[in-house]
This record gives sequence, C-alpha cells and structure tokens, in this order.
Amino acid sequence: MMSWATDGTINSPIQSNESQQPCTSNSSRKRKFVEDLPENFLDTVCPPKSKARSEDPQQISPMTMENQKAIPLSKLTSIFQSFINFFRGEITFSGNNSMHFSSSEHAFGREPSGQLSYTEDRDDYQCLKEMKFSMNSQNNMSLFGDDSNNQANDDYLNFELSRTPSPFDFGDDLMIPELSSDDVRAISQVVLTQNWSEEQKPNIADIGEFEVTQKSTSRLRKELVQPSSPVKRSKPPHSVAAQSSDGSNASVKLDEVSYIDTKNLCERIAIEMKDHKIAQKTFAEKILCRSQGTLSDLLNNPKPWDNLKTGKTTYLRMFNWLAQPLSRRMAILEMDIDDVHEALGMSAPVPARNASKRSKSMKSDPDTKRTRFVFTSIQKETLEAIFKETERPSREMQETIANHLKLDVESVYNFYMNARRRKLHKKKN
DNA sequence: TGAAAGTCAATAGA
DNA sequence: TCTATTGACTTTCA
Repeated sequence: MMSWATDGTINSPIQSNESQQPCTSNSSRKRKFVEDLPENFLDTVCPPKSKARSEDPQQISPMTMENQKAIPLSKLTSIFQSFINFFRGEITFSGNNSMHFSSSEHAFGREPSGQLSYTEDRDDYQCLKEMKFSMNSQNNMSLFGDDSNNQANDDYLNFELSRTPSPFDFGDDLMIPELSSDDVRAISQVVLTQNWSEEQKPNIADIGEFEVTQKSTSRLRKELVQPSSPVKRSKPPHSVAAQSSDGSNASVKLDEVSYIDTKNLCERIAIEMKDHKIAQKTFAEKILCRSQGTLSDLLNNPKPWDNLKTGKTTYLRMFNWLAQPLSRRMAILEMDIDDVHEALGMSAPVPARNASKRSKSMKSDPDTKRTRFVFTSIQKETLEAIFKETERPSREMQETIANHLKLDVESVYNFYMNARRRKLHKKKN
C-alpha cells in the first residue's frame, strides 16, 4: 500500500505543488471555529503563549531543543502502518516530508460546526478526499484534509501539532513538545480509538487537548493525558500507553484505557478477518480465548464500552491485536497461546467457565454431548407474546407459563433473562 | 441473594 | 465449511 522506493527513498507520485502547504485564505472560517471553542480552550491546550516564546523556542519546552533534525521517514513506516491498517487506505508521498492519506472505503468529512468527523457516507458531509500528514524539518506534524477536489480549494480542515507558529491560522497553535515516533504513534492511536467515534463526534479541540508528557520510567514510554475534554464523559480521563521505542509492543493495559469505540473496533476486526480469511473460530480461540459463537455475537452486537464490566478484557484483546503491524498480527495467529498473551501484552484471560463444571446434565458423564433444547414454535410464540406485554414476569407467572406450556420453569426463566438482555443489546446498538 | 453480565457450545442456516 | 442464533450455565455485581 505504501510506495517506498527500493533505495529507501520515497516514490513521489504527487506533483510537487501538492507538497506545498495549503493556502489559508479562508481564515475567517477558521477564526469562527476558534470562537466556537471554550473560552479557556487555548489555556488548556497549552500554556498561554508569550511573544518571547516564538523568538526563543526553548521556552516552549525543554524537550524541544533536544533534537532539531527531522524524524527519519523510515521511522514513520511503523507509525503510519497502524493508521493505514486501521483506515484501510493508502499513503503516498510528495517531496521529502509530505504524506497523503487516502482511502477508497472511508472519507473524512467536516461539518459546518468545524467538527472533524468520520463518515462512510459521502452524501452526509462535505467530504474530504484525502487526509494529509506532513512532517517538516522542525519535526512539526500536520494532519489536514483537503477537499479541493470537490469544494472550494481554500476549504481545508487542519490541525497541527507543532512547536513553531502554525502556517494555518487558528489564532494560536496547538503546542506540544518535539515529536518522537512514539509520540506520533500514540497520537494516532488516540485519534483513531477515542476521538473518531460516531456517538461522540470529535472536534479539533478534543485532539488538541492532549498533552504529551514524559513518564518517569526508564522505559521509553510516553503517555497521552487528556487533562479535560469538551466531550462529556462519565469516566476518568483517557490515557494510552504508546508503542515502545523498539516497536515490540503497542499494547494497552486495561487500566490505561478509559474508552474504546467497540462498534468501530468490531467493524475493523470483521474487515480484517474477511480480508485475510481468518475464520472466526481461529480468531476467537487464538486471540480472545473465547468460542466462535461468542465472537460472532460480539462482532455483530458490540456492547458500548461504558456498559461493559469484566467483558472489557475481550474487546481489549481485539484492540491490542489490531494495534500491531500487519505482519505481526498475522504472526500472532500462528503463535502458541502463551506467546499470544505475551504478544498482546495481556495475561491469559480467566476461562469464562470451568469446563468440568459444565452443565448439570453432564456432571454424571462429561463426555456426553449435550443436546440443545429448542422451544416449539407454539412455546416460543407464546413466550414472545407475553414478553411484549411483560418483560419481567414474576416467579409465580413464570411457573404458570411453564405449567401451561409444559416447560421447566428454569427454561422460562432463562428465556426472559436472555430476551431482556438481547433486546437491550439491539436497542443500544 | 437475585439479577445481570459473560460466555459456551449445539445447531440452524447460508 | 463457516457464521449466526440461542438455551443454558458460570461468574460477577449491587
């Protein structure tokens, strides 16, 4: 998908004028966007700027002067691989430092409010055909969309992570310390997993409010901390561990993540499985340590992250698998189970059920294959009809129903419990 | 302790 | 052969 020349340089299918920064004649639009932000937005994004700062970059952050050279493009391969895998698009390059991302399956849209949104329906939004990244010699990273192909050519959607004044007029810059590949990787993950949610349409302010902080650990891990967010969340701020510097582990621990877009995640997993012809049984047993049927249900009826309890671990295993580069994802599927846990950076999940305890009827003979009871159509229709009236029949009523339909009261109880849960599922989705 | 959550695993269906 | 459905079991939670 990426276009790398064999000598390590980068093919440049795009004309040189495309590598130039886009013009910003539509600055009034952007100013309006800035006005839409909370009053103290810029203070939360970064400390208020002083004039001296732009004259003396060291005042921005002590970290910014550590290394003035650009991040080698070779390093960016792994960083953007996750982005490519996630959005299933293509990155091409122009000049030495500019990258373009485009996807045939997905579009990036911008709503009139200035919100950055992810959509698969091009009719809903003014669609941006490309998402562009650029990394200049000062290690500033820009991410911007260009809809010049179908809209006025000054209509850009930008945000920039920089330590120098932005060429785009947002009224101020989103300032972060010098980017390392770890930082960029982490930023990508946050953008993908937290902010590109359909329920919680992200906006640029969300992204801008992430600060990069150095953890006081000997490992070269950094953490993205969200000090506050205009998106209302019931959970504490999000925090994601980035890929280690050797690229060996892109995993996130359960206590490091406060939100995963499970719907989006499941869609990605399903596409990935289809593309690489991974059977549900294989993925379920190898990656999740769960059964095929469980995976099928999870993929088709993803539960909202905030409603999950112990089940978060299963989604997190999907997430951590997807966060790996493609070659590693495929390799994990071939690994022994213990190595899979290690590769995902997660301990073996507690078995959902101790097989030896399985089934009352099997206790006497564990080798006996259980036959599944199936309600007759009359039994089912009656149970469903009652469910429409009363989702939670009393014990007495359940006994009456059981007697009437010649069923075990336990079967009736199970029916209503399953029905409530599965109806709730569909409602939430 | 009852209900909900998480899941298994048989089997229906494509 | 693979996925979707679903009755029932185990674990967790309030």
